[in-house]
Amino acid sequence: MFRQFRSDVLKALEGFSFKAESFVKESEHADLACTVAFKLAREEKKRPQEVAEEIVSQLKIESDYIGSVEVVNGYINFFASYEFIEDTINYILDSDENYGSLNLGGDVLIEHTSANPDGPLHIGHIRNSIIGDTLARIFEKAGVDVTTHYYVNDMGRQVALTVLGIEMFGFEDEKPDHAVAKAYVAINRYMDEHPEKKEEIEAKVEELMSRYEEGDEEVSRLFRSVVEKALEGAGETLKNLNVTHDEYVWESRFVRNGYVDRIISMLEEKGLIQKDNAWTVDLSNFGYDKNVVIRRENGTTLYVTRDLAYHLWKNENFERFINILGSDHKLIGNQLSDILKIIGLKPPEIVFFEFVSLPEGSMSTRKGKFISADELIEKVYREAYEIIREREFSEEQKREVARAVAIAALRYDFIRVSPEKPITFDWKKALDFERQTASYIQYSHARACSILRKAVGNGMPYLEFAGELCTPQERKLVMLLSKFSTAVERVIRELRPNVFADYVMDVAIAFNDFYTSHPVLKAEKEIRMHRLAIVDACRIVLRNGLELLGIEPLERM
RNA sequence: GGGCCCGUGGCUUAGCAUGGAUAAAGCACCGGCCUUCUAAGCCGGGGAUCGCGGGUUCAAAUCCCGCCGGGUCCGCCA
Repeated sequence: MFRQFRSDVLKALEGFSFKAESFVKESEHADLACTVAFKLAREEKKRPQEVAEEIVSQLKIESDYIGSVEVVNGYINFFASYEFIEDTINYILDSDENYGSLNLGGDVLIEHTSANPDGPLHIGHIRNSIIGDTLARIFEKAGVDVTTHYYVNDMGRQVALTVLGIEMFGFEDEKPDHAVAKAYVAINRYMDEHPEKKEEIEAKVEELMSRYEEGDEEVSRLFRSVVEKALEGAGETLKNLNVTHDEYVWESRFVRNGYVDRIISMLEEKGLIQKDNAWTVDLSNFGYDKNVVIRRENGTTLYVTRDLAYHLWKNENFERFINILGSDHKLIGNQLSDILKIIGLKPPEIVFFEFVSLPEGSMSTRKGKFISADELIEKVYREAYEIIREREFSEEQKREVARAVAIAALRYDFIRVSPEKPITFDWKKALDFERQTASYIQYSHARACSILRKAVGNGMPYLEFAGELCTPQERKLVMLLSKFSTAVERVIRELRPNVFADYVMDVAIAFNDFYTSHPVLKAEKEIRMHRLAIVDACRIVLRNGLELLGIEPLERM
């Protein structure tokens, strides 16, 4: 709805010598403010206030949604009309679960998580998952046909090492991804402690990798078994976080289906490959110091080669493709994009996020130095359960609520931070529910549900919003509600889902403000109906917003 | 050494894209509010030269240059 208001304001400002779009912005002093007078004042050698007044006197307002316009200190302030806020509430109530949707169309492939199958997901990986999954939900809401992929690095050295690790140290009976990590850590430790064996193991690794790439049956079975175990565990973790993938795409697929050969011949045709011992692509014209190796001396391919093939496939199947990657992939990611551009393919849009590190330093699966997502989930869950232990819920309800609150806290904690900011993980903060902003939002939603439940119980659930009954707080709240799709749009444009987390939070704050100062059930006829409409609209916005964040909107807590 | 990212009250962050009206939240701290729709809440208070220095501009947390501090990458690993 706010998008409509904005476009009406822009339309009213058409026909002047400036591009209204670049001067109209949201403001705390108005619903929309235009700052163009400052710019023009200089050119015309007048005071901004004069210029602004002149513009306003020439304004052609045809929209019913623009209630008033005023000039303050050179700012042109636009205010929405009663009609606008009435339409907003009615539109929200009518659209219900569809409120906030856009109709962008098209399709997008979102590749996220894609952690190496050498152990369980740790708290760095799930930052990736949460950004990717939230983005996927928001694209879906925007009317884009979304497919999500987990790209599985099944041909990597780690898998070969793990195969050897299991051979030497066995496979423990526990959650399979954790068992995989034990074998992987064990063989790495063994190599550190027995440097004399290192060469022998490396030779075996190389042989395993070659045989897997050739499609050797026996080796394939070993690799598959390791990868499937790791993936089985990761999938379970992701499901607990409300994250799902449409497909797990194994990189070996692109070796087997000819895409790797195709991408190599495309590069050859452009004369980009230097065939020394290994094959490399020269990117010195693009500012890279070193060539990118795409084929080893022994004839096997590298991660980047298969990734190029994967992106050839993406080019053939999707309009847009977005990858969520840790910032340590920046160099290789940019190299990949530049190579694709050279051969006339579209590069992926990449969302880089900075590391999640521990107070004592960065994590490493290889060294077994990490906090697994499972452990985090379990501890946060237990903490959440403690808080509701005394409530009058059944045991099953308590578990459900604790789970929903725990996952909400986790997801919100990761998503609220801008991707480019590094995070230092802190147990104390992760488990401190006093500062868990997600449960605050869930709580606001539950409060709204509670009022509506009681209204129905009293037999007077009739809703009738009336713009002229609005207090300033109510007006402010409704204006915020109208901005749902503006927030969705912004996430799509900037690929930064944290701005949406902020939006939902703002709605919750405004709702709680309204809640404590505006009695609903106790109010008289019209006011009661009017406020019930606001409560229901807030309920819808909070519920839809939480769902986009992958958080369960509880009705009681 | 080079590239990229980060640096905002004591702590964690938002705002930076497209410069604009007293820099916004949470935690922590201080003081209030449960016979009234869920106190996982609300209200009030103290606390910030927006890392430092320059520049552009009527106007800079936001743009430009330099510096400092932290992170990260620079493998025939992924």
